[in-house]
Amino acid sequence: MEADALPTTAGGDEEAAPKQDDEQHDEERIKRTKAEMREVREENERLKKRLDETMKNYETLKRQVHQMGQIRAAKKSTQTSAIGIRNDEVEEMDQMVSLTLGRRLFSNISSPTKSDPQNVGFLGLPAPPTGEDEVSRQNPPKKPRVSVRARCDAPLVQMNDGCQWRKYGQKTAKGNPCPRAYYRCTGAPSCPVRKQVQRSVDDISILITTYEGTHNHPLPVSAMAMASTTSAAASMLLSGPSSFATAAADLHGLNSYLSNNTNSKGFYLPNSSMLSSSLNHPTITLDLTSNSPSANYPPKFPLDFGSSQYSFMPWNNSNSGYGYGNASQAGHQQFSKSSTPPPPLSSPLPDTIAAATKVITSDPNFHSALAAALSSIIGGGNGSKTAPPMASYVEEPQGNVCASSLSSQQGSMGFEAAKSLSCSTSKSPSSSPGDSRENGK
DNA sequence: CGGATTTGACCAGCGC
DNA sequence: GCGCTGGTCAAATCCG
Ligand SMILES: [Zn+2]
Repeated sequence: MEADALPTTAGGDEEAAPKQDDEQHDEERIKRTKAEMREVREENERLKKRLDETMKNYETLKRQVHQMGQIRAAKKSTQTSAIGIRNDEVEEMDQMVSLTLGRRLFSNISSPTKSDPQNVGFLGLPAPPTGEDEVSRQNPPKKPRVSVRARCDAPLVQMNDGCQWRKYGQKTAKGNPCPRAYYRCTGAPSCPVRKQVQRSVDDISILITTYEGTHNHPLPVSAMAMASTTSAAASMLLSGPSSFATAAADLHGLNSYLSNNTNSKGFYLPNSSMLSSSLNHPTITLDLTSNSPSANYPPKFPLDFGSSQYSFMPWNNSNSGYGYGNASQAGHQQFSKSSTPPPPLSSPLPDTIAAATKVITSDPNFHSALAAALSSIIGGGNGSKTAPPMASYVEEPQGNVCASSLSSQQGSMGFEAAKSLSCSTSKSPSSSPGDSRENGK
């Protein structure tokens, strides 16, 4: 693209220099451009390959998920608590194990037709023409949500999800001075996907993005990352504990991939995810936050099997005595707050479930699928990536912590979102509940 | 002028 | 039933 028209190396005496010089420069430039082109082409090639691979993997993955559904259904009836955790198991994917603590997530999932092909609608992946896809296949009111918790400079946030989002609302939440923004996918006129972005209360540099719904249109490659991530999470959400585990492995793959292959920048992505559920909003939270202080982070979890270390733990990081305690508002069920992280099984929740699972089998397929998907973004992205123009800007007005939040896309909403989402320090949140709401009544 | 954002109004679910 | 709150709509506004 525009082959660096900037006169970087050009001395500056171009005007005064004789034509020869010009020609030389031209030549040089041509050479450079050529080289660049070659590079790009190579990259292109690579990307293509990757995409190919991704597609292939996607296929296999799909099949496996498929399979898994059946296996799970079958297994469910046989034994509830599986064991036999082997780190070096191989191939097959049903060897993944799950410890289901607490009560079963959706006890009736797939109850009617257990062998049902479970057409898991993959977020972001063009839904198969089989008509009935979408999440709509669920019980009416339950929409799974996937919320991603990430620092504003996390890769996933930076590269955004590749889609176009149109903002359609903004509100300030109760216990949080920072407003919450609502976006809708504009990739297709009828795309039902929504997302809401909000800054974390205890750490304003953390953005919590919650996705909901399934894309029903093809997405750009750059959207695949988020898509597969969320889809993995969603699928794990949709299909009970056991697949939970699998999907988790999936996610884990993603994370580890991100943290391992981030050529260029040192991304830090301690991975953790937690499943919570409000009354009817199963929500999974991927935590891509780098809880810098190793304080409460280390996976000090009972069930922690060497190889794959990620833990489903309640997000109790940073126990800032802020007014968070009562923020049990929406749906997130957060057990355990300060010290001892009580294993979810001790949760006294009547209806909500807390399933903590642990998997060991890093299914090569899952992994590679995710990896491929991501690599196409990261690998392909950083090369000639359109450096988010606004990523470098810093919003000083309110002491905004990070300006490069979402949508580094084509300026749909760049740091404006960040701006508007930043906590308004000037506005005292002390006002009574009545008007704490910015635009409500 | 068209598309995106802003922002007050409106609505539905929920707890009391 | 009332009030609160999260979520959405849509008119006004902004911006390229
Ligand atoms: Zn979409």
